[in-house]
Amino acid sequence: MTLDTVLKQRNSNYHHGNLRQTLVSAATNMIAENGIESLSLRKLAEKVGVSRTAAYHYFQDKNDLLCAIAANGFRRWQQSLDQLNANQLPERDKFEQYLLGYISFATHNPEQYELMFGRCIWKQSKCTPELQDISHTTFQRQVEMIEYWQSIGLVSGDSPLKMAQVIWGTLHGIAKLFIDGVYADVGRAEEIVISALPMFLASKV
Amino acid sequence: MTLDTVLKQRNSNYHHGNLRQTLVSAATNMIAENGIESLSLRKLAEKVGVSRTAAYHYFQDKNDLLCAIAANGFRRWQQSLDQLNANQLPERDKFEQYLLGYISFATHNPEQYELMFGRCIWKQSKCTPELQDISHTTFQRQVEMIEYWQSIGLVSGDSPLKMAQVIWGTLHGIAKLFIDGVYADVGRAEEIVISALPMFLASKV
DNA sequence: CCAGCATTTTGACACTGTCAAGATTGATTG
DNA sequence: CAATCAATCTTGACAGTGTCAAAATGCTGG
Repeated sequence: MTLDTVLKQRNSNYHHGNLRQTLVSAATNMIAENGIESLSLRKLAEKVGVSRTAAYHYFQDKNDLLCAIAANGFRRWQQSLDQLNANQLPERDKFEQYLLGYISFATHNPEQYELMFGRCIWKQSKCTPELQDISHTTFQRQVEMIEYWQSIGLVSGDSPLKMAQVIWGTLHGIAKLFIDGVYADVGRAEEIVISALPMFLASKV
Repeated sequence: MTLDTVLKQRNSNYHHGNLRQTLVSAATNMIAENGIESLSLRKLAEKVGVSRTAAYHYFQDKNDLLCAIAANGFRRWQQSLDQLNANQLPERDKFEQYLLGYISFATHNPEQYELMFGRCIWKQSKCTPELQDISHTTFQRQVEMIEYWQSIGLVSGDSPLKMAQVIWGTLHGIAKLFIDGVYADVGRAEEIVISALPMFLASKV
């Protein structure tokens, strides 16, 4: 692709070049700024400078677009996990960083987080195969991490799977109570997670 | 109010008699059956047999109506708490019943629960004074219960308030993961809560 | 019996998602 | 080089939504 074609594509709206990606990232921004509810395909199209139904060539549905945003969220979260596992920390600190990282990710990207784990997509299984895939492997990976921490005696509990579900539930619950504004002061989220930490540990050190 | 007037009111749509209450309960049913998203004021009006804008005489907004439904939810949940506290159980069993009761309430009334603790109302503080009131006293009451359980050495943790927040977070998170369909098998919810129980207890008995 | 009031309706508007049919463009092939 | 084709985008249209302003309706106190 030469420079000319790029410039040409920038002037003409036909054959935008990478409209799909543009739509996803513009939608992600709009959602981050004004919430999921405020996203309409028409406003999105206007922002991107394209007609109202242009998106339908790349997405079957509005829901399909939301799934793509959620899938991106899972990719970003997986990168955070990669980064965490690359560190050479003691396992106890890694576990703590995992808890804090989860809350941090959720509270810093509340709308994307809502899409990833919220009713909007999962309810009634309006869930894209792509999203189904990446979310499933992410879940699996988190379970494995916690199973490992349990196998080395760091984390307590009888059933590894159930313990993973409880820990995730706790993180998810605290995150959502803050995100949705039930707990007002988001700055206190870390504090609360830290006070939950000893509950999960086998020996309260 | 005589029987005649009641019957008269049933025939004519003018001066329905208790339209406000009728609207709330019909809306509650519709939500329970088909989800919050599926509730439209127009369908609701049709179901009740009244014109599309009749509701605006009793509710400022659609949001206002949703707040009323949520407030009813809090009243029902408070009744559950009353019932629990009326029991003459050992405190440990009361605590267990509290945890199980919370999950049971949430999973059996998922849509109302979503209204009570979800973004729909709390975000951007579109929250009715009435709802603000009753929810606040409910929160307070739960905190007091947990503070008490902590004061008698049943529940662990340093800061009572933070412990209450963690416990609530755990319950809320597990409930939401099931309600929103991330955890598929709702029947397993109790099981998971039971496996979380020892985490909260000061002595693992 | 009628005036006034609470209650309900009608009409209208802007906004939404989505479908079907047409217009535009770049690439490909004869 | 030109004609065709497929990919891409646009226009027109429809049903559905929340909500406002103005009108209509029925009840009740004077």
